[in-house]
Amino acid sequence: MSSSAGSPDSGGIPDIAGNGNGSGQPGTAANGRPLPEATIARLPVYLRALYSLSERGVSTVASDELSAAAGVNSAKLRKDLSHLGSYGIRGVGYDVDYLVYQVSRALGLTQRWPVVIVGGGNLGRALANYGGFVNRGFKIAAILDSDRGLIGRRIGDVAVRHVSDLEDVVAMNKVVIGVIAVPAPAAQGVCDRLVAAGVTSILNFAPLVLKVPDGVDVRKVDLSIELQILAFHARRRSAVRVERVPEDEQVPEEESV
Amino acid sequence: MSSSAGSPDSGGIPDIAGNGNGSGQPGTAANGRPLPEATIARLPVYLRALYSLSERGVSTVASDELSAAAGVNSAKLRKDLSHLGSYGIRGVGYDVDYLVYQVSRALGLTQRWPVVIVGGGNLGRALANYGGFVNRGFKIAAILDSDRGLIGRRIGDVAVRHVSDLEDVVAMNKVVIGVIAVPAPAAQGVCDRLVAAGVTSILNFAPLVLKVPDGVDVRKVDLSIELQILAFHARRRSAVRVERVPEDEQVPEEESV
DNA sequence: CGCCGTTTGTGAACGGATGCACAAAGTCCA
DNA sequence: TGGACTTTGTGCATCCGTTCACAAACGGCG
Repeated sequence: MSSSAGSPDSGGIPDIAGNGNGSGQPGTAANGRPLPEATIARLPVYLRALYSLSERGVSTVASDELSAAAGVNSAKLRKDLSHLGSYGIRGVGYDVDYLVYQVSRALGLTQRWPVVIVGGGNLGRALANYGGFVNRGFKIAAILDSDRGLIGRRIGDVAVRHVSDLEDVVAMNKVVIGVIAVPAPAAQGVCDRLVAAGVTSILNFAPLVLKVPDGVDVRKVDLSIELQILAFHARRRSAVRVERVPEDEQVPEEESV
Repeated sequence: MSSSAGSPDSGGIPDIAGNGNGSGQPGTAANGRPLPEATIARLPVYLRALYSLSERGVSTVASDELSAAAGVNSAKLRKDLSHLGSYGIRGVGYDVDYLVYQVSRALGLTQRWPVVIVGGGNLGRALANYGGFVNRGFKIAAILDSDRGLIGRRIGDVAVRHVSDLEDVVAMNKVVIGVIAVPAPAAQGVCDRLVAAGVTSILNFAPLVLKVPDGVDVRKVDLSIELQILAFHARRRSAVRVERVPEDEQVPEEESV
């Protein structure tokens, strides 16, 4: 524990309405310092595990179980959660529903963020159909595409609109999060328009490095990069394994295409 | 890769035929130590930037330019590349094509890895159509789905097969990399079958934590996690600035960035 | 009421990654 | 040929994240 976390007590579950850590600033830990980036990246994983537990009727969970479900070290889990405040009960564990609430609040998911998806191809459609998970904290303000043949087609429960509506959609719905699911050559242009329209957070699926002004947050998801990292480890593994593997089992060596 | 794997020897570029760093072990740096994980994760980004330069006819690039194109610090780029060997020329920069070759080799992309994609829905289709990028080092051995209505349908230039062929496909093509693009409830089962069949590297798009035995490498791509991280930063930003106003007249000057 | 087993929260040590700053090494031109 | 200029490769200090290990805190039980 630390300085000024006005931690209520009174036996039961404390502090539902307030912000729990005494700091009015969102995105700050109980000690007033910003949340570590690595912690932020893990909170959604915990949250999903917690939802799963909650749906199964589990009301209390210890850090051992929760960390196992999330695939992380238990000490790491405890330290991550301790950054949000002191919400565990020693000797018992964490109240699942209360922790769902606290983690959601820490992530800013007490509101539903409108998201605009640019690109109505297979990827855009896959994203829109993510349904159950996207809906926890997000709603699709619009799906945009430049192909007029797609306009009006419904994906999930949203109709595709033309990309020329981008600025209108962002302004009308106060969208600050955009997803780019267009081919690489079109991505930077879409990005520039999103930023100009007021979007400050971008999830980029196009395989290129977007240039954005300071203050705009970009995260990228790139299939080919992930595959290449896997290939690296796979090759290292296969090279180590060669000694104890029959010769015809080896992964093909050099090959000119 | 279009040109020959045996790399060009022109103008005193050293050490072509060997593995460049004197170590026979793939995945090790020039000093014999394993490559840092952070470096591995960036190599694909450099590689893409290098391909782009090469296609534009650029033959030589300095770390400043390349690092800008890759969106990283130039010292970081140089240190990353130095782990592969000393392939730069002081006062000049790096030979683009030669660096493409070296980075490809470091990543294990001198061979084309067969990949099996499980799930022929929108996501699986999107992955299969990644085309140009997936083909740099990878080929799709098969796309599998449990929906018999999809069987035989062509995606890219691969026909969808039934998921019951999984073990056959993996065995026949010596597949070690699998992509899971099925709904969450089916993912663990698919994962278990892939592992049992011999797959040791898995790229998971389903929103859950896969349980795998030691020695199996799993990377996950999760839209909702990325969105939640973006939401966190978006909320922090919006809290620092004033609440968004419908009118676009606001220029808050709280802090300079 | 006090003891016991359990679990949290965290201090501290460690290891990896980052970025600065500079010497070494090469090119280019007069 | 030599000197000025450019750019690499890296030592070093720093920061961030991970993990161990344990004292403090809690509920339950006799």
